[in-house]
Amino acid sequence: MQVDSETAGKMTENTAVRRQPTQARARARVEKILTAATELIERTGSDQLRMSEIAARAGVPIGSLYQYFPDKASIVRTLAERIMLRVREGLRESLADVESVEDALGRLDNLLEGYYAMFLMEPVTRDIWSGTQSDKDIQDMDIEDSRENARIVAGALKPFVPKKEHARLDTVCFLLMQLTGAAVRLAIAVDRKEGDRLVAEYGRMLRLEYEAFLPDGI
Amino acid sequence: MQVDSETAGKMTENTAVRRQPTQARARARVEKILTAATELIERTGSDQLRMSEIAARAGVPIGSLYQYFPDKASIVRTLAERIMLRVREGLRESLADVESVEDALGRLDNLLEGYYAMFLMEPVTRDIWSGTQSDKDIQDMDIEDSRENARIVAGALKPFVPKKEHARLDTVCFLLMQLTGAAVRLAIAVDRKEGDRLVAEYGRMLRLEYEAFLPDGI
DNA sequence: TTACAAATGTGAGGGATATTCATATTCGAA
DNA sequence: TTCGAATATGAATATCCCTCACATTTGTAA
Repeated sequence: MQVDSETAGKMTENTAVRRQPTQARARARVEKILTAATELIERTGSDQLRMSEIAARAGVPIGSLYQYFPDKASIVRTLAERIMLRVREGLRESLADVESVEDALGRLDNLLEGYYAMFLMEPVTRDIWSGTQSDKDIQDMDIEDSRENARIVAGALKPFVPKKEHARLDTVCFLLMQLTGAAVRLAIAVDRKEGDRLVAEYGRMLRLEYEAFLPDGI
Repeated sequence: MQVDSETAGKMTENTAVRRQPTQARARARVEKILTAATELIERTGSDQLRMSEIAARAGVPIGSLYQYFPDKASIVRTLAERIMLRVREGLRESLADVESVEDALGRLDNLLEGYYAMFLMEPVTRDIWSGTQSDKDIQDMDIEDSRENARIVAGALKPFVPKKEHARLDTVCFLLMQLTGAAVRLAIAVDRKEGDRLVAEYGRMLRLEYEAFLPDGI
């Protein structure tokens, strides 16, 4: 008896990794592959990413790529996932031990600036992130990512928000996470000067939205 | 003498149509091709779009596709462009002859609802629009489209906004056009109930932003 | 009506890439 | 040391976009 490969192939394979590398050499290989992919994206953009070039640069045969990644998209997806995790860690750290409303809002301002700066300064990150919207699976990841991030932000604000507003706060934070992504993507797609203006305007909107949840006297 | 085809090919060819069809049969063909592409996208999504299938369904040979479209992306781009134009026309009509601030804000509310409804009801439009973010060229088109739409919206509001705020209004409208796209894309990506909530929240934000430009007493 | 150039039509085949798979090699536990 | 499991390998296969040399149709001027 044997699984119908047709069926197995069609199943939504959400794990980016085909085979879990247990041995050290295998884990090292996965890293070499990801590093090579990153470097190639840096040189030529993710559009021009070729499996053969990844293999050559990583010093592994083509077959090895498929040992750990089911397809090319999953390599990029893994890189995107790492970016998301990095951002999320930053979010967690930045919003830890918030002491007051002003404190929280100030930190959120800084986060937006940092997010924008990150994409401005890191071409690879920017490329992967923009290309991010091309892949259906990454879009789903991105939405889940926003849910996670929304939990963190909402969690940081909840102490200052009336309990009966908490559910709405969750919804709004989720929405704002996605809007933030859109705003920053727009800002990095236009020239620097206009991008700065757009981020500034967006930052203002964001602050107003958050403030709307706070009790009147702030 | 003859144009170096290499050079001609590399030039950023922004026109989606390679050869302007002047004869009636040619124009009919272009429509048949676009119709076939639309139907295929409806069936299988734009990811699975194949030039061979477009040709088969349109009842034309492969070569004919390339008679009018330089590549596959340009077919999808043409469809996306039509959607953008349709939306823009709706925007123009809806914002013509605004009579008062309340009038304008009400119409903008309706537009958001209509936009959301359009994507909910038209799977092809939704697919093309989501897939829209995959193509660099379409992303650029989308940004330009937002600039156009922003002009229309800002134009409708300017009579009620102090002149010195006009420049900022332009920036904000541009930003809001992109954010609206992001919000609606998110709303159609999640389940209907959550989507409705998200659109409602976004509509509220949007209204607040516009109101912020109006003189105090409204 | 005829003739001819321009426009349009045609589809087998070239070329570029992603992915598979049968086989070889290496690893780690007993 | 031994053997099954894990990993490595890359030639071969599969898929698909797009080209191009040649055929046919259309419009127009004589």
